[in-house]
Amino acid sequence: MKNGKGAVDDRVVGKRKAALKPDSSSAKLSKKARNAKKDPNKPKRPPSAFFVFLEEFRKTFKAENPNVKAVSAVGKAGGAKWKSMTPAEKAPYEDKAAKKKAEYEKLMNAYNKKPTNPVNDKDEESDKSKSEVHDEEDEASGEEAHQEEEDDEDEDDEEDDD
DNA sequence: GTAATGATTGTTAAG
DNA sequence: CTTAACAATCATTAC
Repeated sequence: MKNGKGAVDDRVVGKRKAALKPDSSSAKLSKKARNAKKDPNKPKRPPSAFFVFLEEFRKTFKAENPNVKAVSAVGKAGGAKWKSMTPAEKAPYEDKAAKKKAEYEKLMNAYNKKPTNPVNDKDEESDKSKSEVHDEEDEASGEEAHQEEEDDEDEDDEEDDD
């Protein structure tokens, strides 16, 4: 409404770095993942179309700019070009990103599964050696991998141009 | 020597 | 609806 996007677009950047960990204890973290939660299977966020494009762009950019050193240079250049690209050009990238999202959802499903040991009220590893059998495979079957790759992708919605 | 930072946009999850 | 933060990358810097 009143906000629309202007307020958000004002300065979206600048806070990602606000996640500084006061604890200087040896912590292997990139920046925000410092917390190292106890989630063993936490799925990482799939790369957006922009990142997919960036992956390729990086090679191109570095190929023509071997002198470039800062990652920010590629990011800026990539972002500039990204906006310069037409939706049709980003289409293939978005398509790939869409697939990543689908996989992400799947991973989330597993992550959501949360192994609440149905057997043990309090201790879970107490008598693990007692009756630890493979009681897996209940569902998770019939998972057909849909690797459909539209060969005939006719992008006709290309702008008529002027 | 290790770890964080910088910069881009998008996407998702939570509030 | 809105905010916040993270996704890759890599040289450089800081302690």
